Amino acid sequence: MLSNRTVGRPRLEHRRLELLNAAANVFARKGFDAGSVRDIASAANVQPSSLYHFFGSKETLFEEVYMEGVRRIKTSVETAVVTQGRPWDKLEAAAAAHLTSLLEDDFFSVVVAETIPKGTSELNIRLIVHRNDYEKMFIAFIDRLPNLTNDNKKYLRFALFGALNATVNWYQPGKDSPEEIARRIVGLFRVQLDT
Amino acid sequence: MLSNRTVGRPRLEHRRLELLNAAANVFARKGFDAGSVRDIASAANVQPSSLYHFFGSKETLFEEVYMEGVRRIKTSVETAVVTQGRPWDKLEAAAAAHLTSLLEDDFFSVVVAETIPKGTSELNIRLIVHRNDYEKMFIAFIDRLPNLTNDNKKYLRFALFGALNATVNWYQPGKDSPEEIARRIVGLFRVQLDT
DNA sequence: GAATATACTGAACGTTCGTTAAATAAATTA
DNA sequence: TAATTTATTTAACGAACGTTCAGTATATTC
Repeated sequence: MLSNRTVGRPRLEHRRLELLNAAANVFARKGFDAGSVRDIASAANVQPSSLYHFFGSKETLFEEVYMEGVRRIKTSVETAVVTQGRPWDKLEAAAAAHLTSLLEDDFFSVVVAETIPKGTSELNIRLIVHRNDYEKMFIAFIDRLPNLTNDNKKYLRFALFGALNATVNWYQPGKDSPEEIARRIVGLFRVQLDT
Repeated sequence: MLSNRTVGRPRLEHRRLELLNAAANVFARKGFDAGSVRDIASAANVQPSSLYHFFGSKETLFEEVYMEGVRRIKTSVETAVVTQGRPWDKLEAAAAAHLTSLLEDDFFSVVVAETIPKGTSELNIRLIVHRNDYEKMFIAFIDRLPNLTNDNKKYLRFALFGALNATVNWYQPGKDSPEEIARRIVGLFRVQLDT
């Protein structure tokens, strides 16, 4: 039987990323439990068993998607904040980058935002480590804000994260942009008399 | 005939509520997809098939849990706000009641808070209706706050709901109480917007 | 060009899933 | 108490699940 896929077979890393993209897409839409291995394989035009050539299990596949999501959103935020000097501007830029990753077709970031790992399963414990790695960045930004008690900083962080990640539930493309949303949300908290 | 059935109903309702409790418990811990019918039956010390004597399907069972959750949290909030007069105090009392339902062993409310329905499946469309019914109350409270633009009201609502519902991810019993958390979170906005 | 390593398929495995149907126990009504 | 309705179990169904594995192409190496 002749195959139509004889030429130009992609390289390993490229192929991995293709499959990882399909997985991110499915997991972002359906979550870990409802997103099946067969869904992912079908989205990548591949047999379910093929995934196991690259990934050890559904869990490790999900973890890789999660890690890639953290990596992307982290990079995006790091890049955004360097152009800002004042602490509140830095925080707003970070929030804008966070939302842009989240709301504009980056399935990896959506998985990170929508999957809040809890419990003591081995997978979730590993996911929590990845997530904390990202949240540390925000903690640092908030810590530099002037005139706030430690308690206020803690609550600001929890409230801000909650508000930002909840945008996936009501964001509508074409209306307010991620940057505008970030500006409005951070503005709700922003103290007027800083610097 | 009709009177006969009416006599049998209280027992029926009582049993229904027991099974509904088991379902709420499981759905709150595992979510709709990962919480299986067998999990629920086992939590209620009953065979899986018994559930189908009272509920048509897993979906309608979930919907009933969701509706009961909305009913409870709504009642709790309605009761809390009547003791307050000033708009910001009303909002804070509503937030406190919301968090108390959410964080203190009411599995029904947890299901409501953690399940944000989206998509166009028939079930999710029905869930959205129930949820909107609840959120309308908060919209009314926020609408009465003085000196806010309509845009600010909209963003305040989204941000506040996001911040409140995210507490399930970090709340630790024994530390700050739901009332205290509500006071602090509403306070973050209040200090900015309350002139 | 033969040997080897890589990419992928096809078929099946054991489990779990939601759900149904028939049989039976318990409660209620007549 | 007999008849009937309600509650629950036992057993199984087909479908979907994650995963495995032997086999088959394709690409790379010698």
